[in-house]
Amino acid sequence: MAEEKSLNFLEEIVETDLKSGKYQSICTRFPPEPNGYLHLGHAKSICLNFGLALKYGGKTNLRFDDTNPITEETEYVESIKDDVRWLGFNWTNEFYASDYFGHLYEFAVALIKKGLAYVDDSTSEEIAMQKGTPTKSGTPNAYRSRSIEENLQLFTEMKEGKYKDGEKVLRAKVDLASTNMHMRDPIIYRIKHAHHHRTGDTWCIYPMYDFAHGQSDAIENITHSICTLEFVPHRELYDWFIANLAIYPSRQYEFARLNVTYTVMSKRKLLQLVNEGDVNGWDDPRMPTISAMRRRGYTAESIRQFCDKIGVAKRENLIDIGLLEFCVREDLNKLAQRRMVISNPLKVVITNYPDGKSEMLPSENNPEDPMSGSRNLPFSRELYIEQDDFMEVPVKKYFRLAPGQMVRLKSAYIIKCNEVIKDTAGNLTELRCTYVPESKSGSDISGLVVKGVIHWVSRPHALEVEMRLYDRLFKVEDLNKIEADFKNYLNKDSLHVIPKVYVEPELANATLEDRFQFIRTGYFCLDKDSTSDKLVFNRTVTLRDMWAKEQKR
RNA sequence: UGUCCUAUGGUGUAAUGGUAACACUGCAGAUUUUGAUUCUGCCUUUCUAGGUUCGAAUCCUAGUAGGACAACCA
Repeated sequence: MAEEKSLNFLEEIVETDLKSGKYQSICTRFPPEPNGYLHLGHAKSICLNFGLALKYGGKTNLRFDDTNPITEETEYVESIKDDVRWLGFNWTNEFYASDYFGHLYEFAVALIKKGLAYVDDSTSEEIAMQKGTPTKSGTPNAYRSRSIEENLQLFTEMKEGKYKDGEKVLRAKVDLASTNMHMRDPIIYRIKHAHHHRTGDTWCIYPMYDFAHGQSDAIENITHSICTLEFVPHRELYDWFIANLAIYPSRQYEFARLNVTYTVMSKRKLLQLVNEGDVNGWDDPRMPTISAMRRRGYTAESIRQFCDKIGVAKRENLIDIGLLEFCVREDLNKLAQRRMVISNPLKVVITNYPDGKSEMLPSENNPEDPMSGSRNLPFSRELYIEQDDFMEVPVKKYFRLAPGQMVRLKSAYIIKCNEVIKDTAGNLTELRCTYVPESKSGSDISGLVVKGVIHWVSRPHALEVEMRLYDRLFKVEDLNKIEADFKNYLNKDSLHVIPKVYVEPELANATLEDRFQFIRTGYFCLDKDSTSDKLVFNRTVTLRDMWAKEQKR
């Protein structure tokens, strides 16, 4: 019955720690730097950190890692909070690393007093040089042996603004011969005469990540500090600070970051696309950001499902974008109301339907959800169908409309194509059809059996809207494998706008929250660019299309 | 020519010394007033070589492959 799902390695660690009594309850944190918008990779981390606390009854803090005033902005703070909330998670506390600047400063002083930190006047080039290489150990410089008193004095002066950016740094005195480069006297404080989004001009020295993150974890009593694999070599330093500062022993654990085919998952690269105009902002529906996916029509549930399905482990991975699409389709199929929309119209005249007459035909809103009810569709003598749903010379197994053939108009009548009208250039302009009055949906007594069912809209009743179709942002599967500039692989056709699409009148009532399935086409939602006289719809994802697949062969 | 991490179908993830499984993808079929959904079936897997063991995907050793690390970024 209630089958137990196997645990990922982090859940195992937590369960072990809880069982052994090491912790009574756990505390995790999601620690974004407010220098960009959150993306799908962050969603994985959010689901993990909040998910762990939810599953084992603990707490999760939202902590902004804002130690670099040059790149961080309040706009990003707000977007991050919106995205986490939208994903469905509530943080226990909202904290900022900058809340701890005073605390962190004292930690630095404590280290100096223990003879474990020193002020270095070297340039960054000199420091890099003196660090050696992974295979060659570093060499100490003269500043390394400064007295505690002098270091205290100098560090105070750094804080007081006596020096210019880059003139001096504070370094931890660890081990210049370590095989771990991060242990070779890492810089822990640097001078930046910059305005901070929260602390303003209070500080002109700022702690480095390594001197802020672990200590912030300790201050908040974070039990399990979960980060991505590239921080594995930082762990030794993380533990060194805990030991030498004698603070709360948070533990760092690392998992493999998310990679998805045909896209990039790096804030730096996404920012570049935004800045260089390759996309229209962070929430351009082609972006892998949370805000873009929300705008495109993805549901929070589908993203959570995706994060659950991809699992958590320590090996490099590349997830097929198809899995994400599967997750949205699965969710949207249950909740999206169905609508009839014609994006590539072919006019159909029902010659035996009275001119000027129209009738309202009911159609189910969602066959997957009996509670969703139905709506009425206007039917009349002149209709639009998709050009794809007619073939003058049908291929084998084509069971839509063709000269002399019949199809069912969904929720309406069976029609038969009698005549094909073309313009002088030979282009199809119109189909002349007759309908079978006894074949009305729900009361069909015609006895006819047709294999094909197509969608349609009434020409005089149709609304005109704009439709935006999105394709993958990049043309190659694995962006991590390429050597050249990633922008060389941008898909120039990732956005396709259809300015005039005919939709059933019911869609005039669409709101930003609604999700629709345009029958036989895909899932769509209203875009925020919509105005009262011009609705814009985004395609979230297409429907699976076995016919299209078969056509390719 | 250092240290660390990782290695299971096409892609992910399980199996915790005892018959290698689940999802996605792909393929075939059934149902269908969406060529959708749903349902059924099928394809395909333990990096290599040694060792420990009655028994190894799992433990050990070596190799190979991939990744991370030398920002006053996080």
